[in-house]
Amino acid sequence: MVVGDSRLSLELMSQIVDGVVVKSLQIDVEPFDLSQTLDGGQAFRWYPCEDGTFRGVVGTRILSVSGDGKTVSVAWVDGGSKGEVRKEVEDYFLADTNVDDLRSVLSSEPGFGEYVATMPLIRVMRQEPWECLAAFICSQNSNIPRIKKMVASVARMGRRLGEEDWAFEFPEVDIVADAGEEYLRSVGLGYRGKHLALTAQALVGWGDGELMGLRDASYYEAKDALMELQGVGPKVADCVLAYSLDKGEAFPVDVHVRRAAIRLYGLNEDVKNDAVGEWARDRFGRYAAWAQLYMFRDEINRRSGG
DNA sequence: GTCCAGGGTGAAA
DNA sequence: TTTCACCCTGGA
Repeated sequence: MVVGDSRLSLELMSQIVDGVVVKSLQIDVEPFDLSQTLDGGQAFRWYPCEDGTFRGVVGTRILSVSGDGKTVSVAWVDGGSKGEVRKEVEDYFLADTNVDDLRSVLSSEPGFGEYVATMPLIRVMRQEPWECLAAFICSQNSNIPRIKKMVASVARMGRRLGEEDWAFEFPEVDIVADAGEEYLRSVGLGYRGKHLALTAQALVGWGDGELMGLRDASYYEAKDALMELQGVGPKVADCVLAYSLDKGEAFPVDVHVRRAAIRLYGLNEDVKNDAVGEWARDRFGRYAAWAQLYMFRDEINRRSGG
């Protein structure tokens, strides 16, 4: 039996699966804002705990992520080697991002530049593309609490990994395709059930690894491919490109980011969303996706009185 | 309880 | 190119 090398982590994980041995490790990444990164509208399967940690599923693993301001630690149920999990998690958090370069590009921007320069980073993550795509098909015309519920409903069709109501491996596309529109409606997706069912059915017909393969395609090529799918317009496509397909130049334009762009940069009130995206690619380059997270956050904070 | 907005999209006009 | 319905849930 291998015991976790952190007593704290051992305690955390004992809440996840009672009596099961866990391991933990420190990630080689600058500390970042766990709440706004994991649970800020980029991913929808992380759940905050009262002790400040976040628990969720990445791939086939239940993870607990914690930070003390100086380090970030991840604990997991025993079953993967430290090397494997380190590789998976540092990939998930894009640990090789050049933070100095990122700061040099974004730290002088109006509104959020000071945040970038002085506060823990909000990071772009690298999610599994199908799960990310399904989540953002659910996101349309909804709000974050509801999106989390819908995504949890879809996840429940996958293999159970633990006792919690969220502890499931995300189901493969054929499972969701077979479930069909009516089932997805019945678990709260509304008209999005049709979109997700049709997209899952379409993906079953794609070649093996074709969606994942869009990581190697150009931004515009990948975006065109995604927008062939039902329920995937420019905004959802950009989210999937930014948060799962390595396209840092993707800039998802939603109602909040649009408002922020107009407020901070004086863009015309009637500017087209596509034009906002092109403007952002020109201004932020490969860090457009990161800038978008900050502009989204800036607008949300502003509206909620923060 | 009522009302409105919600990380948009697809189809019709 | 622009307008509009859409399922239904949170939050005010």
